[in-house]
Parts: sequence; structure tokens; C-alpha cells
Amino acid sequence: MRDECERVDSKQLGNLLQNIPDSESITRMAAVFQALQSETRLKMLFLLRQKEMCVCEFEQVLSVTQSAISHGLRILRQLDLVRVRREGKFTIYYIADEHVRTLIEMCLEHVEEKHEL
Amino acid sequence: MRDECERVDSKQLGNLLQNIPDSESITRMAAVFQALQSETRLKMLFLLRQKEMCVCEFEQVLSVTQSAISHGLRILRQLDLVRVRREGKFTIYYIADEHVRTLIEMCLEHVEEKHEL
DNA sequence: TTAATATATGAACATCTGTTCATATATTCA
DNA sequence: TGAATATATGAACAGATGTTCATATATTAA
Repeated sequence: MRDECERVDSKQLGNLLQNIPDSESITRMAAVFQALQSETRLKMLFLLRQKEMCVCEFEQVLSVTQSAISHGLRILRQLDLVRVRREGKFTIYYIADEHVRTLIEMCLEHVEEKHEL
Repeated sequence: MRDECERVDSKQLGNLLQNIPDSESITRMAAVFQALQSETRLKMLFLLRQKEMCVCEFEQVLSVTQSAISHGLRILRQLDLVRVRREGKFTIYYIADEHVRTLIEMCLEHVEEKHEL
């Protein structure tokens, strides 16, 4: 922290600060984005966007170990980005809700919009 | 990789794989989400959502050094999540486009939807 | 010019992440 | 039962990240 510069209006800044999400929401959002920051987990979600899948299907498609897949799915599950259902000896994963689809599609549009490097 | 389980249909999986974004897009998306995964940078964006700001305004509001703010803004800028404009000795930052707003709002809705811990 | 203000950058370091390996648990089928 | 299949978990380690400190650059005002 430093002395205020001439642009600073402390009162206004106080208001702005009050209008951001509370600290718990920020923490959770950070966790969600952090889950989405892994290429492996992103691929999982783009696969799940097309069809629900079991762990061994992921295994055939992604070039990481079954352990890595399970760990990744757990993180997505904990944040309610994907959900699970048992079917006999299989564990079927699927996208939790439309927010998740919108989230990844919004981001895809954003990065595809600029082809320039 | 392991032997196919009975649920696996290699042909179908091949198609699913072809329908996920190309590797460059995935990499960029990962970078975008990774930028959004920091609480400090999230707060910056929620502040910018209300009003464009210069670095010293952030300094009054966030409890990190000016250096940390600059580093954080650079990351957001590099991914075109925020943009910059010079105004005399001030550097004014603002949200790049609607994608970014939607992205953070979608995530906020997602985490607020579940109040249960 | 010089001093003051505003912002950016590089190095360094502690912390966090993603993966693998090894192993545990759960379900089905023989 | 026991063997095979499907999934989960813990430890460990290499690599990445966010912050601070120190310093550099840019702009304005004197």
C-alpha cells in the first residue's frame, strides 16, 4: 500500500470492493478455474460434452495413466463440474450442468476469436 | 493404456477425440483458466467489471504489493482478458470483452448455486 | 534538467500441482 | 469362495506459480 494517487477516490473504491463476490465465493471460483486449468481435465470435459464416459474409456483416449484420470476426475467431481453414477462395475461420469458447458464454450470462443498469435 | 473394457468402442472414441478442440486451443484455454485461478486476479476482474482502473487504484484495494498487481495484470493482458490504454502517466486497465464477463459470471453462478458445503 | 509519481520487470523462494508408481477397494463372474 | 476387472487413493517428486524485493523505465511537473 502506498499514498493515494490523484485518481484514487477512497469512498468509491470502498463501494467497488463491497460489490465483488464475498471471499468464500472467490475462493470457490478460484478452485473451479484451477480445476479447468489442466489440459487433461479440459479434454475430459470436452469428451464428456459429447457423451458420458467411464474411466476405462478415458484410458483409451487420453495418454495418461488410469491413476491420473481418477485423480483428475475426483477434482472435477469435488467442484461439482462432473457427476457420477454407478452402473455395475463401471463408474459413469457426466457433465454436471449447463454452467459447465457454457463455461468451457465461452472460453473456447474466446481463444478461437483471436487467430493471431 | 490397458486392454479395452467391454464398454469401449474404439471407433466411437476416435470420433469423440476428433471433435474436441485442437491441441492449440486446448493449450490456450488452459492458460486462460490458469489466469483466472488466482484469487487476486479474480478480484481484479470483479473490480474491473464495475469500472476501469489504474494500477494505483488496485493498490488501495488489494492487499498485495504493486509488483504483484503489475505481474497479475500482465498475465491477464497477455491472454487478452483485460486491455490497456495510456492516459498521461496512468495506465488504465479494462475488461477486454463480453466473453470475459460471461466467463466469470457463469462461474460465480455455479459456485453460488450450491450453498451446501 | 531533476525530482516525483506511476508502472513494469527480473530474480529468488516457498508453496502448490499433476503425474506416476504402488497398492487398496469394489464389483462381477467362474 | 477366488480370480479378474474397474476404479480410487496415498506417497513422492519434478515442474510450475504467486508473491516479494530490488530495480528499471516512463511520464509529468518543477
